[in-house]
Amino acid sequence: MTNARSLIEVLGEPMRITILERLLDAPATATELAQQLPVTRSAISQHLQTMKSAGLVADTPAGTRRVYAVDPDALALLRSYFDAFWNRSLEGFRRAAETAPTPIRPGGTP
Amino acid sequence: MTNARSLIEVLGEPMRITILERLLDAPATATELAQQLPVTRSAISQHLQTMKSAGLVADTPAGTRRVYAVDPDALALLRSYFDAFWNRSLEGFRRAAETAPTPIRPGGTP
DNA sequence: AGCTTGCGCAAGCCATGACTAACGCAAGGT
DNA sequence: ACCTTGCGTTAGTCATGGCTTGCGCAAGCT
Repeated sequence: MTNARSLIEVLGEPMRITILERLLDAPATATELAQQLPVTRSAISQHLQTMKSAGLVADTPAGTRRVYAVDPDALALLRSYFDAFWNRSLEGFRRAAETAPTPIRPGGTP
Repeated sequence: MTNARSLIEVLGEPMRITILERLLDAPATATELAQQLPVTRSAISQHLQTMKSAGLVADTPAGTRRVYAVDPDALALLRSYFDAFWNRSLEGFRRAAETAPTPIRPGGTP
């Protein structure tokens, strides 16, 4: 867990990324989320547990309530992951450009 | 299509993000990918079509072959998406800090 | 023309997982 | 002590979708 791939796998579910965006505005409980989303509280609770075991969110018991918040470390991990993707993409382009400097009209302008 | 959420939804499948990482090294055909991954060429082809319709990859016909490559725009979109998440997270922390400047030991060091 | 290669498409099977309903439990409040 | 509230958990249903097999098609070579 807590690697970027498993985080992305968890966020692949549309309801979970909706929950994440909602939690980014402010921490909330399962009941509050269920009131704003078209699923039952049980479904929310299950999603939250999945997200928690992946390290996406953290829960804080507060009396009888249980507040969930986004874990910033997970966001940082995702950010750096796609940053690396982006850099690798640029590198691939550079390598392709070196292999074939002027692939179009190799003889130059006639 | 071509919004960050649908891109993430597509990458939620482990095989597809594996394909993406492989394609980042170098463009490849469905057959080449199938030789390196533990699924049939048909499965690869279906994944590539899903990724293509989401805007993640682009295909270039080359004779009888068909070369797939990662679309850099999609990577840029994902990058900026999680950048925004990160910034929103920081903003949330600042707002929480303003609401309760010193939530621990409000009376100061005794 | 005939053969080969590379590819997408369609049908069907099957496991994954998202969801609901019902239950049990802890924490306060009256 | 007795509700009430807020949660997590379990059992069970059902749709989604990933995978394979088999087929048809287009492009290029001999």
